[in-house]
Amino acid sequence: MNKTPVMDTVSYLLSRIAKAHRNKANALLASLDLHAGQELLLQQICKQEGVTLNELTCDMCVSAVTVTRMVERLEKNGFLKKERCMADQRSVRVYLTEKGKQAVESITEKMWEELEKETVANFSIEERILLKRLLMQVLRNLT
Amino acid sequence: MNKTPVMDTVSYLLSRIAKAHRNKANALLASLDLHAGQELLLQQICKQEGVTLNELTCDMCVSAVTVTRMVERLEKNGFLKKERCMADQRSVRVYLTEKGKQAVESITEKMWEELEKETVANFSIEERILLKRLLMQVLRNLT
DNA sequence: TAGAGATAATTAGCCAGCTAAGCAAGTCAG
DNA sequence: CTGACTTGCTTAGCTGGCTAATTATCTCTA
Repeated sequence: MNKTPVMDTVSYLLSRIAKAHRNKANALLASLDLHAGQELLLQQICKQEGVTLNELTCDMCVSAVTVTRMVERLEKNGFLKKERCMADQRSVRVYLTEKGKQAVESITEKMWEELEKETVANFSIEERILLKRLLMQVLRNLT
Repeated sequence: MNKTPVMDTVSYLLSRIAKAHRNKANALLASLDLHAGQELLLQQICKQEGVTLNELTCDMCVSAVTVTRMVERLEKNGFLKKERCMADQRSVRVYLTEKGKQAVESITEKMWEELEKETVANFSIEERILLKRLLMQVLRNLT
C-alpha cells in the first residue's frame, strides 16, 4: 500500500508556510528594531497592561524562561518596564512604555496587515471565510 | 471604520497553529534524540544522498550558517557524515549513517503521521482536499 | 596567466526557544 | 507558629535561527 508522502501532507504545508511567514515578518520587524517573537509579547502586554510574567507564559504557550529573558531585553531596549507586584512579591508586572505602545501600533498596521494581504492574495471572500473556518478547526484539534 | 483584529486573521491563526505543531513535534522528536528542525534536514538529505550544504541551504530556506552548525552537531551525534567534494573543493557533501536513516524512517512513521492525524482529525475527505488546495495557494502567495 | 570577482563554507556574536536546577515568597496543615 | 509544599521567577547551559565578516576555492576575463 502506498503512503501519503510527507511532502504532501497538511502538516508539512503548514510548516513551510510558517517558515515563509517568519521570513516575511523578520524583514518588517527589523525596521522597528525588534526580533521575531517580540511582537507577540508586546501585543499581549498591550492587551493587558500590568500582566504578570506567569500570565504571559500561559497566554503565549512559551516557557517561563523565555518570557523572563525577552522581557529583560525589551526592558533594556526601552519597550517596557517591570515592576514587582505589591500584593504578591513573587510576581513581576510589566507595562509598555510610550516607545512600546508605538511599536505595537506599527506592528499592527504594517506587519500584520501586510502579511495578511500577501497571505490571502487572490482569494475570494468565500475562500477566506472557508480557510479561516478550517484553520480554526485545525487549531482546536491541536490544543 | 473597523479593522479586522489581528487575532482574527489567517496569518495569526497560522502562527498559532505553527506553535502548536512545534510543541507536538518536540515531544516526538525528543524520543529520537533530535531537536526541532533537525528532522527536516535529515529528510532532505535522505531524499538526496550526497547533497551539498549549499543545496541544503536553498532547499530548506535557511541560512548557510544554520545548515553548517546543524550538520556539525548531527555529525557529532552520529546521524550523518561530511565529505569534501572532489570536483569542487569548496563544497561539502553529506551522507546519512545507518543511525540517520533509521531516524528518518521513525520520523516519517511516527512524527508526521501522528501530526497529520491530529491536525486533520474530524475533517471529511472533501475538507482535507480543500484545505490542502487553499494552503498550497497560500504557500505560492508567500514564496 | 594573473588578478578580479563570484561562490561555498566557516567563525563570531546576537536572540528565541527549551530543560534542569535553584531561589524566594506565599500557603497551608499539624 | 513551624516545617513542608506550591508557585513565580531566575540562572546555567544547550540548540535553531539570524547577519556580518573571513577564508578558501573556483572562474572568468583582460
